[in-house]
Amino acid sequence: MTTISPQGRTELLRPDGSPVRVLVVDDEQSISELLSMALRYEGWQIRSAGDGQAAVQAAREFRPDAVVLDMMLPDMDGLTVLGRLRRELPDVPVLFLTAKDAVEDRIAGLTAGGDDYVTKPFSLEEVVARLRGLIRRSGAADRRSDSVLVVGDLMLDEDSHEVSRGGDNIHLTATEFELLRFLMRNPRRVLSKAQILDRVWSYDFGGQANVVELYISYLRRKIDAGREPMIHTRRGAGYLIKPAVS
Amino acid sequence: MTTISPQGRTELLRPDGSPVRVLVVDDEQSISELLSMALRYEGWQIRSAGDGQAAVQAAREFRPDAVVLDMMLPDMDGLTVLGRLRRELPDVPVLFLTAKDAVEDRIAGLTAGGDDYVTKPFSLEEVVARLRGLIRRSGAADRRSDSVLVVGDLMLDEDSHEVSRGGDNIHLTATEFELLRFLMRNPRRVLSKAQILDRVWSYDFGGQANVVELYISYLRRKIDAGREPMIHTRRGAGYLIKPAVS
DNA sequence: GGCAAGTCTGTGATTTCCCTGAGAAACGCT
DNA sequence: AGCGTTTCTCAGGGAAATCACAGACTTGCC
Repeated sequence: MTTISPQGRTELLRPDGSPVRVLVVDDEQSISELLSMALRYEGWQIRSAGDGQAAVQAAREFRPDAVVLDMMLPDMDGLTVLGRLRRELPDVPVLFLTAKDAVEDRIAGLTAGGDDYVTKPFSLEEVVARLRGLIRRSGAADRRSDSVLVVGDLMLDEDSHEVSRGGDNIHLTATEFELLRFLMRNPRRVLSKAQILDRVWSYDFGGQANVVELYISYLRRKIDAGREPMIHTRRGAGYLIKPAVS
Repeated sequence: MTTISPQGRTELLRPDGSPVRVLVVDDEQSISELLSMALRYEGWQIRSAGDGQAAVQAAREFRPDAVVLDMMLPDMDGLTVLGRLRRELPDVPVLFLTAKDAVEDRIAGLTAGGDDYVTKPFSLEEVVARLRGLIRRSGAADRRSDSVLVVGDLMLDEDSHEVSRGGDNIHLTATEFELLRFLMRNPRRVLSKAQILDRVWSYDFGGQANVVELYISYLRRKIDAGREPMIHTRRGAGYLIKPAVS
């Protein structure tokens, strides 16, 4: 089921109306906390485990609807953990976290069953989006909940990554897409540059804060070019997106 | 839950009707007291801690609904304190205080879970507004409490930063917005120039006191222009805002 | 009416913030 | 390896916001 929260955010719920449950398995505490915070903010119920042992235990007790699994754990090989998790939770989708240079073909085999993976360092928007996709497709949440964000005549499909305004297709790069998704998931709300940086860029990004300005500028060229603008600057506060007609 | 207090101020309460609890963590006593005063005035219950050690202890005992955390503490790194606080209070939102020139990369990742931050020197209005937003969104207070202030036909949305009178949109600068918010949060009450300066301008503002007059004048041009005035001068006392029809 | 204290507002200097072009570096594909 | 694409840095220009100053105006009082 998909409901609109009082803040205007859409959130996933299970068929019985209870919150979605997600198990986070990572040994780096900072990452684990970062993920837990972000996922809780989605309205999900989170349990975290720091090693394979605890993960299996938590899976048994907590019965999550999805698992986020770091493939580099101290006590067991990621594949072993995966195997044991599968025995506990045969139908539950898994989002793997892997190092960027990790051999990707091994992962490719794993995701064949409908699972997915994200490479470290990731952006929170990416993790949240992938998880939403997995949960949606697994049937833990209502399947009819769809993957299209709409603000005015602007549409963004989270599954196909297609974006269009007033019927015209628009090609966006990966970063542009994530930025637009974040804006569209928070329409009519001012988002500060820090918030945007924290959600859309990866957690170890150390660059200049003006990348946000830069990408806002790119988005405007593609989305607002020659039309009523939808992306607005609130000087000293941040940016927001809203339907053109207002 | 949102109730209207006898003074006509709206205040946040927890679902059980008890006051919201906020933990203030700052080592500079002047700042800590300033904040505690302002937050108590909101009707919240405040506990303060001067270092990381005390903060964790207070978190355990006091069980606050939100935390204000200075990132520069004498005994521990701000991030360390944050980690320990998170372990005690996994779902509690945090408002970070940071130096303005502190490179923003230390903030990276911090606001990820829906937390927020304010740079020093801050204005009390800003801190209070951000805290209200955090508490509102965290669900510690009733979620239906919304972000719109209304006085007569004047409306101010704290999320979208939009202001309108009688349906007409009005563009305000950041300072104008904060001033109007302060007035609207205290309708029909005379606010002295000193009070306004203390709440709306940052605590180290050293300028001329007549900035308040100046900004009142700006606001009148935008809000009262050609209409029944809502902003009134009480000579020798201060200013107040009230519905036009009275 | 005349005065003084208090308030309002026009002008312009300064600062802050934002936008964007140009190019370097990293990436991905063949 | 080579080429096109994407991401990001840097820096200049420009616009907006903030504020000081000063003179005009209002109000209350004698």
